[in-house]
Amino acid sequence: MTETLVRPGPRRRDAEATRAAILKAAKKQFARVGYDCTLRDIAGEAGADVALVKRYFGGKEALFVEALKDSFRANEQLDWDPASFAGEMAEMLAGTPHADEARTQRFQFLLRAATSPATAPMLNALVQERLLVPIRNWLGGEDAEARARVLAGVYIGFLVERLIRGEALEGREREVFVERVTAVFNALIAEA
Amino acid sequence: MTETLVRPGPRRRDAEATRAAILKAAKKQFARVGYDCTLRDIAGEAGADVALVKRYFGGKEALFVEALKDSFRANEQLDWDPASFAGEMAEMLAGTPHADEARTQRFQFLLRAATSPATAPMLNALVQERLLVPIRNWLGGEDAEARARVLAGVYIGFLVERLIRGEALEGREREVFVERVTAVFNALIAEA
DNA sequence: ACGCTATGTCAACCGCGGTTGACTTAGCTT
DNA sequence: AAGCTAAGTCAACCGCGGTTGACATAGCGT
Repeated sequence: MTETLVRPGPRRRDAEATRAAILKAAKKQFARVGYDCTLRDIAGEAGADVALVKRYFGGKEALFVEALKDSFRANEQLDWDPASFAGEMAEMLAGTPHADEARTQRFQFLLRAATSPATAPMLNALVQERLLVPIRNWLGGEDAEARARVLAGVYIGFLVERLIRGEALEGREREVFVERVTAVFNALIAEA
Repeated sequence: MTETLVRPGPRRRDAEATRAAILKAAKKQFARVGYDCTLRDIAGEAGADVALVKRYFGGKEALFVEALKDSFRANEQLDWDPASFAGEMAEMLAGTPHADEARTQRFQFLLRAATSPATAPMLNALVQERLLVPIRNWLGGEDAEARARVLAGVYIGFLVERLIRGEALEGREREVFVERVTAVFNALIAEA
């Protein structure tokens, strides 16, 4: 945090830092609110001026694409453990949405993008590259293509369900939910 | 010019018919485009004036709620055949989205509503009443509550996947997809 | 120290779209 | 036929929000 000792604190004019701040805020807002969020909100959260969005990214749409790409850059190779994947996922899905959780944010972002007519067109290629291909590689084996599609669909569906549900499940309902979801995921991971 | 008939055909001023036309167009547009669609578009498609939306519904938000309720009115009791449900669904999901297909339209509507921050709040109760309860009753048996949640989530997920995918699957990929999806649905329908 | 340029600020601009109210007219009543 | 009311039309209003360009200034090179 305090690594700028010799230098006179963080430069108050740092294009790169500002750009990064805007991008970060954009990822957060696009994930939380969707494409309808305002540039003024994004800029405000980044502590920057609206006009800089235009300067650094060209416009709202370009910022969105950039944010989307950046959001899924970390997703290129999956590091999930096949043995525990299903259970962890189910537990996560049974709970409440955490906006700060990186993975959730990424996929909410994807979801917003997919369901917004303004952004859906720019998505197809990216989904292929950043979601289906990694899942396919992670799955491996026969017919990984189609199996990846099914897995991705199920995954997205549970995210939507949680989005609609809003609150965490409890008691026996939670147990049953986790158990069933785990079973679904495990069945989909299995090769045949 | 030459329509001096005795009966002037359908009344040119029919509040009820106009209202119905607007509602129908609204359901279509909200499902296809989402909440961002314009009232001018809706009114245009209905052959009515924008101002009539205000007169008959009060405003855009009220129209949306009305359209959403109306859209799911027909969904209160499900009549799917448990034996063929999974397979039919999987076949449908492997194909392309048809905007005119009633069931698809309803769920796209739901999806748009769920993922739009402007409308998500008005959705929770409706989903309970018009989606989860019917599915739960249809499923029956032990823990129908939690199982309905899982089924609904998976269902929605596949609809999103198809939305993103855009085009129909073919060949072996389609076969595998259909087979896996069918298996998932059947597993979720089964009581234990 | 002086200026140059990249960085950041500010205030408009402009179209879009929901809303509003005044106006026109069809269709019924008397 | 005259008039009244509901149904429909029209044009303007207004805020929102993305965009734009003019302006201010920090920080570096000379």
